Amino acid sequence: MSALPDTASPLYEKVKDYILTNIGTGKWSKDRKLPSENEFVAALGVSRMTVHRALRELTSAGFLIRLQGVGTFIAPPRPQSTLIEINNIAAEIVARGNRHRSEVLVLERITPTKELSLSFEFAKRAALYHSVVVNFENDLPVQLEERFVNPSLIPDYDKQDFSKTATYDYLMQKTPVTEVEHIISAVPADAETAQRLAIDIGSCCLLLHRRTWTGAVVATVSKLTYVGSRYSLGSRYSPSRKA
Amino acid sequence: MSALPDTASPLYEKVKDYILTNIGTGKWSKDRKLPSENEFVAALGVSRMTVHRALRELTSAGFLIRLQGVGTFIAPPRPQSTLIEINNIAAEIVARGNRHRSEVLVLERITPTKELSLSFEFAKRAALYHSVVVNFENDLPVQLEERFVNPSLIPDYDKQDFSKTATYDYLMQKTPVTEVEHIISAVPADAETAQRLAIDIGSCCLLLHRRTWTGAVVATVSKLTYVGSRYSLGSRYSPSRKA
DNA sequence: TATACATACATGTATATACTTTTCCCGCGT
DNA sequence: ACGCGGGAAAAGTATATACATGTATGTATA
Repeated sequence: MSALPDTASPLYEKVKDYILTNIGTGKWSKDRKLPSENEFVAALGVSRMTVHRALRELTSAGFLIRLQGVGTFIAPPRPQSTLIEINNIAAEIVARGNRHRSEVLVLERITPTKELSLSFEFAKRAALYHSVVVNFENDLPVQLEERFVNPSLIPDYDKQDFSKTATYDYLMQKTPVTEVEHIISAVPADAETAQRLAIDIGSCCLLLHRRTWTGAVVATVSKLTYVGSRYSLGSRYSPSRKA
Repeated sequence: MSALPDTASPLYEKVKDYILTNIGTGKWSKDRKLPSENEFVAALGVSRMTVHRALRELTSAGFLIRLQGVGTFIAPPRPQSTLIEINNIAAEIVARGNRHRSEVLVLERITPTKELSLSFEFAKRAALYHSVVVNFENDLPVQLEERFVNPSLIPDYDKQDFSKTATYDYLMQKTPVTEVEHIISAVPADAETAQRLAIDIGSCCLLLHRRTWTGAVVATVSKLTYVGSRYSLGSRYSPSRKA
């Protein structure tokens, strides 16, 4: 009896998903101990090392806290996401135990403006994919994501159903990101944004401009607008030693 | 022949240090392949799984890039100014060619509230230093920084003249930061904030909550408020883990 | 010459096993 | 009642082994 899905992903990823799902659904109450590694082994039929890896990665991602000799606990809830993985807003919302839904407003192929072409570091004007998606947490819109995608890296972007697969999941699966740029600012909502996010014009929004690279090539340029009163971004970082 | 130091840290950490050191000293040129896992095994006398773990963690930390079937390479250097360094607003303003000035509104020793004590992870209520400083760019206020400091790490904090030395410069010089937590949100300015930053009540502000650790001890807790229309934050990263 | 296949080699994953380190708790003795 | 000691339990580390998967390359064949 496996309790794990029969997908192509590695076993330790399935175990991670299994644990995150059970955290999200509240199967394990937030203040009590999670099953021990050996209990996971018995329940899931995988080796202890595999369970250990899943738990270790979830710990380093900030979902769990582990104490040697004591046990594994759910980390105090972060009402925010890690800057690194802010894209995966769907997973973030589900991990918090809330319902996620997204609505695709635009998915098209366009010829970019001069300025947009510049941010892709294109020498000449080349076509791009363009998508606009609203993400909901418990039917409340929390984020508007406008994204431009380089077709030479992700040729089938406009044929996906992003109400089912999160855009970021799809992108990460198709192309490795070697570098990310973020610019964060706070702006009042303009009329169109306000309408799409169901907020008042002028409400505070967190605006995140991001660009991702695959090697030397710009893969995506995104503009993510978060409703200030409904969402915040977080990151935890151990500064690296000498590089 | 070990080539690894004889310290108390785990083996895979020693292997990571060994690799980072050799990258740092340029022993492995930036564009060529690193030794394979099996070569590391032969050279260091540890098991392949241990080498693999070291390489995997360095990859997820952004130092390396690995291609299955091909090899391991040094990741392109990451441009600095991750979110870690945004504190040094004085340097940033000067680097832009503008005038920086700061005004100290509060510098005192206080007994924290329960909640504040919690964010310092204090078991019992202990005294803290508290400062409030406004930072100006060309005589225009751009940032309000409210900061709480752990006296057991920085005993003389309240005796400094922060109109001359930036608070962050002082802190960085006194204690090493081993970990940083950021939470970013967008909020409308309340009355007091608006007055201090010379903006209208309700204007969009970028609010940055940050905590820094020195080892296991929380060193500082800060609340940095940026005027949305006058400032934004940027960062550039190399990738981290998946998930 | 060009294509297909075999092969070697690299990283990736999974397991079994053994041992270490830390913590908690129960029972015993004073 | 108190403290101490020892054992059980939990996470942490290290290794050997096996197999999976992806890449490059060389060789034989059409």
